[in-house]
Amino acid sequence: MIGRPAADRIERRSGVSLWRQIADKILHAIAIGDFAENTALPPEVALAERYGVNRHTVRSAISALVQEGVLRAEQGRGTFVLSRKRLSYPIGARTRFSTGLQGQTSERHIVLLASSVEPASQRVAEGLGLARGAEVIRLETRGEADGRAVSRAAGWFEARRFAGIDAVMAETGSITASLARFGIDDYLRQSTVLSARHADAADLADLDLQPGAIVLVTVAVNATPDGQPIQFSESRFPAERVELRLSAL
Amino acid sequence: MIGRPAADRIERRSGVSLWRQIADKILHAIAIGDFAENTALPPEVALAERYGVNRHTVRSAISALVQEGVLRAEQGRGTFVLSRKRLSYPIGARTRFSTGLQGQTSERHIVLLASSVEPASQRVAEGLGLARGAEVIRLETRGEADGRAVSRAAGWFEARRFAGIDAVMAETGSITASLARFGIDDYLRQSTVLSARHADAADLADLDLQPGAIVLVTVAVNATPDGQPIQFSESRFPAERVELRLSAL
DNA sequence: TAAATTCGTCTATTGATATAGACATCTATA
DNA sequence: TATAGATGTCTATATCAATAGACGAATTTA
Repeated sequence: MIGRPAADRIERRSGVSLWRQIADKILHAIAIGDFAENTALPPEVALAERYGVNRHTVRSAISALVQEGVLRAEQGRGTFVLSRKRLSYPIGARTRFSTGLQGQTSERHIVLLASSVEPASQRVAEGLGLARGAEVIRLETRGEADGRAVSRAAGWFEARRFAGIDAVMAETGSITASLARFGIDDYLRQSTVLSARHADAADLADLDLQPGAIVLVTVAVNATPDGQPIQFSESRFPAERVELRLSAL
Repeated sequence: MIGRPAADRIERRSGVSLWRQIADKILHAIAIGDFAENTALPPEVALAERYGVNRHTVRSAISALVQEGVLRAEQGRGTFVLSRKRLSYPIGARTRFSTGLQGQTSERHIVLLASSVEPASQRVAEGLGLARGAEVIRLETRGEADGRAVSRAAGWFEARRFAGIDAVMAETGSITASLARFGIDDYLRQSTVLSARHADAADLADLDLQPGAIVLVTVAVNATPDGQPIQFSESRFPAERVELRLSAL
């Protein structure tokens, strides 16, 4: 009957610097409510002792989180937790961006960043049940809540069937509304594959992240109720700001 | 109409060393099939140019992946991709470890590592609908497939109702079979919350990971068909070896 | 007002990380 | 068998990461 392992130790020579690991730990502690919002963090010397590192290393971690807007340091007073817990993003058969985030944020929307017509790659063709190289429309979108990027997605639609969906999307700002214009009243999430990795340069720019951050990646297919695929998408979420809630289908 | 951003660039001063970032990229390339199994990677000089770093930095990344058993380097010949793609782990209303992995692996099982009786923490009590401090049984398990750790979970059960489930679990090696002994013929996944973070020291030991790895974390509640919660669990998956497939419910 | 607490800055030192170049060693092939 | 192409090893240097200690500056508390 062993106890739960103490997880507050740090790995050296890992390829991940200590200050980044400690920043991650502080973020996690905030996310699970260990460090409450609008209260002071333990003082730097206490954190240094807790994690077994030098005070300057803790300061590097705090400095990164101040840059990210999570903490605010005040000389003589302390370091305070600013940001709210992670946004809980629903994933389910009827996942739509606009629903499910209600109550968690005051302001949310989707921005259409770019669109293009292109030949379907292998995986897009597979996902949509098209021949490889068939023309598809790609929509690049960013989801924002309270002024922060919470998702960055690329969605592919068959070009023949959904010609002009880019313009509709730009006008409506909603995938659901855009599909409705093409006679799709209802659609379901047919499959979702989920993975995680370190943010690359593109993620950093797209999601306004600091280097070293982690992104959650979902690859999904939406289909009509009778199983006909209509959208293939790859979405990226900043793990430090978003958790995925797998809702009932 | 912008193009897809080239994602092969590297972040410096990020808290994540370049060799670790490149190791991640190579893992990702293998996972999506860019570098096929049992074939040679591009030569070190080519990778160095591709990622814009020194050859020695690429060698550090490769060396780490050789340690992890993903690659094999042969002097004079090349560096070869050994490991298979990520295991696709099903998550759904009727998720059980034994089903769904069929065909992907030849050998799989769950090991009971430890068990204990303890008072319910805040979140466990909430998840199970018990009073805080009520007695619960905790089972610590590891899932293995083809000799590699693919999951590490802690599960909590109400102690009164499931007294002795630890012994049954040790005997059967199956949560489903253990619950059956207590009259639970069927159960459903009531909720799942998913997040990602860097592996800490405990994860490294538990999942046999190299420092710097990423873990996927799910916190879930299983309940009887009529909605009575029976199990609260937190599971950790190595992101480099596992992706989660959200299956229909 | 004085003391204690806390964050901010500075210097110095050590070890890990990254670059650079040269050359050895092994393998496949012309 | 000679050569090209690949990994392996070595030296050297510059920068980043981490530790250590001392002290300054702002705030709260006694």
